[in-house]
Amino acid sequence: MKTARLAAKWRKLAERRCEEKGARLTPARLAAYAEMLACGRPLSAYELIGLLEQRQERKIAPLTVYRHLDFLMQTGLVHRLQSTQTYLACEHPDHAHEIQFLLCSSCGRVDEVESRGLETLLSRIANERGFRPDNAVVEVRGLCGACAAGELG
Amino acid sequence: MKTARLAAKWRKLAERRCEEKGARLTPARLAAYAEMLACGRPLSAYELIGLLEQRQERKIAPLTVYRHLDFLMQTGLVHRLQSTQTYLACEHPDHAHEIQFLLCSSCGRVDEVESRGLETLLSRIANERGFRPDNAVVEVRGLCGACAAGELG
DNA sequence: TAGGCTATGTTATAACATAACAAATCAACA
DNA sequence: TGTTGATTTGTTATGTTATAACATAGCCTA
Repeated sequence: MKTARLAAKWRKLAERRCEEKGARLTPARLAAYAEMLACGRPLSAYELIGLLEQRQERKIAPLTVYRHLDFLMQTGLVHRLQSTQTYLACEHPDHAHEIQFLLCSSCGRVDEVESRGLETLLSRIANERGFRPDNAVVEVRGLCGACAAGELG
Repeated sequence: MKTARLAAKWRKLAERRCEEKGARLTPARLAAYAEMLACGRPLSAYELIGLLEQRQERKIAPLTVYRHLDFLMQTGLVHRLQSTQTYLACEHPDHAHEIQFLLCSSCGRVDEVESRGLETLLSRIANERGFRPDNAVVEVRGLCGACAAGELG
């Protein structure tokens, strides 16, 4: 099976991550992860299917890819962006964490942010209302630095 | 056309809101809004179609309802929950604002929150990274007070 | 190698959302 | 009041996202 080239560093991190969880990083799963990482931007499930089909020169059923995505999300290697229904390879697979995202409306790039302060504030807001938070979706849409600069120039 | 009963107070607020924007609150749009308000919890577009069809005893095309939803979102009478792909009548249609949501995993109820502090912090986080924020999706999943209490008892 | 578990394949379908175009409605104004 | 132009709604079709149900294959281990 032809797969996207995956830097050894990333593969090691991914393998370690899966080992820790007793999860099996099979070739098909790795291939999906590698493709996403190579792409560097969020992909819809069907875009990913297209890329994998091209790479491997065969048909792939949607369910197959959704299963890989589920696995990769459970292991923390991939995030789902709720506001765009797309999936993104995690930039920091070496540690578990709550994540917030900055999505650029112009170039489509997504920046991952990890703010303890924000998490704390969200917890406080929830607790004040008697709400016991489990997890938070935080996705900010706007213009990234590069695109904002471009608009001015 | 039979529509859900809509308290005069809400209708007034909705009408004023639309007038301000030069938007036409037609019977069909009002009917969709009334149904959502009567329901009191988030609805998928297709659930809403089902309710409206029952109420009006006729077929309604998905596109029709999506158009109503778009209108109601633009006028600020309805919010979309990105993480569940559902729609919710706004609890505070009397003023424009950024909103954050607390979604109960158990009973499905959603609480709207308006925290200036959170908005400020989000802006700061974005700005520190050269990102110019436009709008933010904040949806916290967890257990509401009632359900959390129930789990203990 | 038998048994059970996990992963994958296959086919079909459910759920969510929009495109393209026609018909009806409404507001504004000559 | 009738015409015009814009907005809203209806209709049919289709595109996009996601899951169900069930069969097969590979893997571990006793």
